Amino acid sequence: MTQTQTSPAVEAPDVAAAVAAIRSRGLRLSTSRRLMLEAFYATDDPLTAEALAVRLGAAEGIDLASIYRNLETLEEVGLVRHFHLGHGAGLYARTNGGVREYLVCESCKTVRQVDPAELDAVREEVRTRFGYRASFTHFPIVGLCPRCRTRHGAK
Amino acid sequence: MTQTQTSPAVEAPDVAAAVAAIRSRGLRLSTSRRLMLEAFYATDDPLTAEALAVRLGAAEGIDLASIYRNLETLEEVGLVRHFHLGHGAGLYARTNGGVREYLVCESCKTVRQVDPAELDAVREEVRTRFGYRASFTHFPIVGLCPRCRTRHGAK
DNA sequence: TTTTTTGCAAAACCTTTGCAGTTGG
DNA sequence: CCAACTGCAAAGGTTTTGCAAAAAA
Repeated sequence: MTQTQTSPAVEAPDVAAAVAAIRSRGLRLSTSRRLMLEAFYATDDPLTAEALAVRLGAAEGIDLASIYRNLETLEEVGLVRHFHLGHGAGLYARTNGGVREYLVCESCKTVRQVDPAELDAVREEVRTRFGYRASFTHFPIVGLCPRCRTRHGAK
Repeated sequence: MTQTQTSPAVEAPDVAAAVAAIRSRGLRLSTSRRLMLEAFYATDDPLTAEALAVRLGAAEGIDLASIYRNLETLEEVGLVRHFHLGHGAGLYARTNGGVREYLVCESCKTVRQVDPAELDAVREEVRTRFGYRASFTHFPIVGLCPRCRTRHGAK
């Protein structure tokens, strides 16, 4: 489930600020951490731990175990967040790239990223009805996309 | 896995109909399948593959591999559905026990099962905004529950 | 008999952990 | 220097797969 944040999430505009956030926690900027941050700040795409390992360069040979340990650390610091779109490896992305929320079609498996503001009405519905403040950042909203709805007989 | 109370078993456990559905597909009613169906019709609680194995009786010794194979088959037939509430093993339940949809608190991890009708307004919001017919049967809605919201400073 | 299904063992997959050695501050 | 961090290897938890034996129809 979503990480238990022991400390407030950090909004780091760039790698330098991310490094500062790390240092301010008494954590060290090891080579693997620096490379991981650079990778995250070089793209907005969510990455699996495996994909991240590839980006760090097979040459460097950063171990997957270290990657997972660092992902956990970075998540605790609030620089990174992970989520799932379906079965398979978790996806990681930096938190300051903006919140990512997704709709996934259960039929054609298409993934659509949406502007979180567009989900505010949905969130509001959940809040009034149940009192929960919903977030679709860890699990997507799953459903039938318009195309599949009509194709499968309009439900 | 935290399990909230189950909805009352409204319909008569209809193992016979399930058996008919299996037979009509040219599939066989093996011992393990019959036991699995009986287990699913004996409760409304979602079960992990492991929990199911336990219910079939350790004595019988139905292999987990067979259980997974049958779960896949029963899901294809439409008698069973699986979903996830968080990390960890998937949960399986019979489809005719009524749709199950959940809210999970990302802070206290509490699981709340809700009446699908209560989510119709939420679904409607998703439909008008995105054209998707949302279903919260595979992944729950994750959020901060009322208690945790106030405890964490009202967001 | 014929085809499906099973048990067993092994592997696949993703992630975590123990430990001894390395490194950043 | 010394705690934090790493690689490596091994294990953990969940699910899948290959294959020969068993069982449904």
